[in-house]
Amino acid sequence: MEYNFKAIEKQWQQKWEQEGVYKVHHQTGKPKCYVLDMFPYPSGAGLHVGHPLGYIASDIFARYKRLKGFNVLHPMGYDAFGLPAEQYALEHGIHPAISTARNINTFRKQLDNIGFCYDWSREVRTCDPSYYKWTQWIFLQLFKSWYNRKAQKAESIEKLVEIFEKEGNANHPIPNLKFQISNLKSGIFAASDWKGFDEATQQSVLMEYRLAYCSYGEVNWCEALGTVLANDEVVNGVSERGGYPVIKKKLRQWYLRITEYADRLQSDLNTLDWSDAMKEMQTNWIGKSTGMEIKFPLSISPRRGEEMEENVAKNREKKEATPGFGYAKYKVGSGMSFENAKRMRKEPTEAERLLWSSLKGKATGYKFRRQHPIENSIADFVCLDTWLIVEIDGGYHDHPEQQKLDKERDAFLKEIGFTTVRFTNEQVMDNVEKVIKTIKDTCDAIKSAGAQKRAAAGSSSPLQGEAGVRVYTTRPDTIFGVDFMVLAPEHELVNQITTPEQKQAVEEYLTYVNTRSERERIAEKKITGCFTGAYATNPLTGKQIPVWISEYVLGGYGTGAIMAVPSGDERDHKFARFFNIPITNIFGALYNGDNAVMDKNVTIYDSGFITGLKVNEAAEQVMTWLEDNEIGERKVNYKMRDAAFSRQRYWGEPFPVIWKNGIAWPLDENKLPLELPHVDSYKPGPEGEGPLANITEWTVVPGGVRETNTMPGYAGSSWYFLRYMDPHNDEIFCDRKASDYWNQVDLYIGGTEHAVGHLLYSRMWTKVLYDLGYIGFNEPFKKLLNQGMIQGSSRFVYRVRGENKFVSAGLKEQYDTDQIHADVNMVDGVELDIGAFKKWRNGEYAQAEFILENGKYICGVEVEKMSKSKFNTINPDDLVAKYGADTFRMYEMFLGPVEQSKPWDTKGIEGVHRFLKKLWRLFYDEQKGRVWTQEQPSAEELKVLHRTIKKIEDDTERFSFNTAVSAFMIAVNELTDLQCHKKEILEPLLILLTPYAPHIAEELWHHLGNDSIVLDAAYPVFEEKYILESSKSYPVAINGKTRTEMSIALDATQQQVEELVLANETVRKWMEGKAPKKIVYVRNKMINVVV
RNA sequence: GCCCGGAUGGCGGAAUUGGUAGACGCGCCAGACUCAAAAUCUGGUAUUGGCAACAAUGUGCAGGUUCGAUUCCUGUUCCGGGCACCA
Repeated sequence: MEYNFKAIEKQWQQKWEQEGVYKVHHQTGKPKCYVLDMFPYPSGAGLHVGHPLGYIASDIFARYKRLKGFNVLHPMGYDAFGLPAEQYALEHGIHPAISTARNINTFRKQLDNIGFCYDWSREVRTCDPSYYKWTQWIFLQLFKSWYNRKAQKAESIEKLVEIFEKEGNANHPIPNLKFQISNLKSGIFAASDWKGFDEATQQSVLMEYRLAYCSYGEVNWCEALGTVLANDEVVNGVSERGGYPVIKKKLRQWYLRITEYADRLQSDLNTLDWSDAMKEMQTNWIGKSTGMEIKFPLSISPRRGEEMEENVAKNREKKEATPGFGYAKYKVGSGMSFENAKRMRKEPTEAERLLWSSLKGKATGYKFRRQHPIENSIADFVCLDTWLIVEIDGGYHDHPEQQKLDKERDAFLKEIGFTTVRFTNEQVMDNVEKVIKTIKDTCDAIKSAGAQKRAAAGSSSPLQGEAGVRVYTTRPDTIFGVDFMVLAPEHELVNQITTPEQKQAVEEYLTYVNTRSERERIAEKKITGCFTGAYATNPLTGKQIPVWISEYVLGGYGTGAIMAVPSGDERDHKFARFFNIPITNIFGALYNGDNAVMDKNVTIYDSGFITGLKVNEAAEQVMTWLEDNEIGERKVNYKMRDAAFSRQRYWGEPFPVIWKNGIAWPLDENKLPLELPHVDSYKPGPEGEGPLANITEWTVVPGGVRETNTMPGYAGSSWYFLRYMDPHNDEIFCDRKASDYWNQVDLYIGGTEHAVGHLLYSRMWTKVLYDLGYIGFNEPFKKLLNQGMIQGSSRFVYRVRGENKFVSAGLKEQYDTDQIHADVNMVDGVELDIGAFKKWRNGEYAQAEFILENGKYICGVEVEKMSKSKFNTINPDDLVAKYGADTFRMYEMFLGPVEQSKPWDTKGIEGVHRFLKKLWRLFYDEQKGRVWTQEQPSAEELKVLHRTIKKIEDDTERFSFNTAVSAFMIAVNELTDLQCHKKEILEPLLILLTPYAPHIAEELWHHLGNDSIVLDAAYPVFEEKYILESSKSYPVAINGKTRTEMSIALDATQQQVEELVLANETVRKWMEGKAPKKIVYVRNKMINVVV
């Protein structure tokens, strides 16, 4: 009786399916175990041998846990929305739903071949409306929630509205300080303000709090294709398809406010059983840093208004490039000067004179100055306590162009912290009392808002309302070494501070940066940048430093501006060298002029009051000083940004949102799912909108239009592990009873490529659902196992250039050749099957000639990524057909550690197949038939069995599946040597083998007379008594080099061992008569004699 | 560029906590069975020298710690993954 794997595997797969042996339910008394594979995207290329690696590992673990008495949830489904299907639709006109369904069928067939124990009754597909109904529902919960920082959890937006109605937002300031709401003067409003806001303003304010919110973000825009491109569709600044230019464009986008969860995402890593590497990657992604936000005044600080004239004059003497950025009459560089300012103060208009008489001498309770220089222009009146500017506009301000300039000017002043109010001459002349009252009220409002803000922040916030550029630094100790400042090219101030002389250069540089992807900007080794012409003042030293822009500073991180310390930062150092900016040394002898000092455990020199201090102490003192002087504040910063949550694509979940007059309104939850409408064209909509924008009969609804963006790939995959627990529920995404039972995923297997994307997003969603009370745990994946990648081993043929002639690899040096991928399936080892090659690609090479070596054509070999385009993919179906699923499963595991990447080599599979046949022969002989017996096992046989039980159990628990396969081989080899065919030994062995090779185990299990399935058997229990040894063969080393072996009783004492060892002939030979200095004896390990 | 991981015979890999480097399998070599082949079985196989016993060398490279290092530390090279719109 032969091992007929084909019949066996087919028969059992059918039986398992018919009897539903993998169906599980949460109402049992057993302990649960949730084993999950990362959600696969069903690609059109089908499975290659790399894909099932993790699935086999999880299948082994799931079966093992079931044998150990657990109720195991082990589901599978499809992350079925995605770009490739849409791209395929664009190219072939096949609807993504159709190609996706087809791909899923292929996928499923391939999976079924391998004999997995999935509970297919729980399958989910993200593109199925019954699934994405709940993705949309969760999105609405995100939309209807905000993050209460005080409570450190998400809460419903209605609760926030209640708070606003009661106390305004003083206790819950707007999370994003860079918010832009046109009707909102400051970020803080009172309850009365809130009630006075119109609906649009109220909704804009709420949008600033929602966990899913709308904002504007940059995308890769390709004008020629009329579409937004993914990062990997952009190569070297042009589109991958067609090579058209790609620039950045701002589009309205949805975002998830994941930054509010940064701290919890960080600290909760401690509760997870993940590899340190994985935790480290997430930590780096979150990028929490503590440092200081420091304000550098721009050239002249209004606070130092009295010194200004002198400074400017000095600057002008020193260099021609006086900072100049003005508007109309304020222009300093041309026309306006401080002489003019003085003159104007002496010659005020009638209205100014009138107003001044009512303002001077603290008449309003606030001290005002008139004709006061502010940032290189002259304000008519300014209150330096409240940062209020009062302008009296003459007749020419009616001119539209001047109004535009005034508006720009006001916006700039607002950015640097001023509030501007404007009055006409007539207003002042007609009713000066009213004007004064307005000014006084505004001052009061600013003052109370400032106080509220300080109260909200829990400390004074000196940066609010102060002029200058804010930089973020984690090294405040290096502030005496600042030689220049770099702004992100997209920094709002760039336009305003650029001098006329530098305008052209800056504009050219900005054009260049606009073509650069963020990745390119970070990775660029070449140093690029541009001087703005402006100078800033180091608040500690008073030193004037030039302000540059460069692509290496990103707008999204920190404040979008850095203080550059060339002697203490490598990138700054290279920048300074490249642009010839003088470098200040603050590290004494440590800085050699060639490399920046990156060491953080050094002493700071030439730095005023921190000279001689270590980095940490110096930083502390600088921070304290800056805080005391209200120039900087301590800040915790995160590298992580809010997650972009929309795509201008068709094949994704539609947003359940309707826009009415610019306000986003959620769809009623009872109207979900909002189904994706059918389209005939996948072409983008106008202005970069998604294809949905083209279907007006869908987008236009009474009173508004639908959102035309769709959700990104990670929407559906951020919560799918919850749906598996209760996949058919129509009432809720997952019944709380089910999620309470199944709880966290106990083992999650997938590749490291998901380290920071999927794994962070699903952690966030879990935390939100937890905060809102829908589930009872706040981390989705307790234990994470990362599978390595199986690489392909490519084969090459060498075509003689210009001829239809191929030369064998060993002879290719003699010719001028081109290297061409040959399909690995036509190659046996390295020998090419010439016949198959000639038929390949419809006979493209049918007429080719071959130059052979030793009568063979030998191919070149290279390890590459496994991919169809490299003709190095191996289809698991072929291997299963040839060797069976059990062999395939065990061979995939046998290749090496699951976590490690390794190249595929089909050759070795024979060895595993031989092992299974050898196992079979312990039960049945080809000639003799049944050989297994009911005889009593010997001590030796029991030792083999129990050593194997221990090894397999240990290895399976620690996911060392490759060594477990070896252990099976060793056991079968040993039992064969012992000629052991005893049921009492073989039966437990079959149970051990079940997770690894379920079909053969099941078959032989039934041959041994069992009726129930082997998965319901009890796992064998290891008993130490069978494997105890009384002595051990010790390696004996002299001076660390092993020289001989000695068998010594395990309970020998140090003294006994020493006597035995010194009496040994080999030992004495190597000691060459010298006395031993020391004898190291480690019980059960080794002996070392030191001479 | 930044972050994470990896490197051991001809090949995949083993050595679980610093303790006999190369388990197990492939490949290769030799032998048995066979008319022959396949399958199967037996033995050998890190490198160098030697008939052998044995000796020297050896875990990417250069150092260090230790009685002892594939394992720990410092530096370095190469390869793989990720870097926010592939999934």
